[in-house]
Amino acid sequence: MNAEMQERLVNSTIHLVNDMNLMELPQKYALVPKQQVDSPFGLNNQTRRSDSPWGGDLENGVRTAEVSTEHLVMGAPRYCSRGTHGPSNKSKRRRIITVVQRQAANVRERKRMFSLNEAFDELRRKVPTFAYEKRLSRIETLRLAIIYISFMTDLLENT
DNA sequence: TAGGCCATCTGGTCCT
DNA sequence: AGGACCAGATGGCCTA
Repeated sequence: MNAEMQERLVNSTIHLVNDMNLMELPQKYALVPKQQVDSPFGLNNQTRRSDSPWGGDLENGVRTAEVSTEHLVMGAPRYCSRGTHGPSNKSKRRRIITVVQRQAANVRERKRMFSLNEAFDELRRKVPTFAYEKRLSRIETLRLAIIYISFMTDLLENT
């Protein structure tokens, strides 16, 4: 890619980012710079409940109780989400898991979300954000990436 | 204070 | 059977 091409790309990208608030996205989804949102694990000021990604759990629970909504008191009060009125009514036996298994599942879920956030961070670094002082939220990142990819595609096709 | 964003927990579903 | 994935619910933090 020669210098002229690079300059054109950069200029176009800057325009893309500057125009983000004015184009395409529905008004309610406009990418207005918002408050600084934290990175999941301490990149920013907003520290979350747990300092480490998945620390402080799986505490060798010896209890083996049936995990059925009302039990397993930990954290926020629980609800009965999709138990009896789920999408498909295939009538199946409830899967009984122990407290230890539930905690292990929680740890896995936190790890999964952590890797998801890592991917978001990586995507943020790939997407031009010159006009932003604030960190992009996840939805902003996705929308900007979509627009950016479309833009680059057009650029390639028209050169 | 309301709204946005996020982390976490949780149960259901799918897949191996 | 168990792990991955998903979506709903909840509460905390932050900003306008």
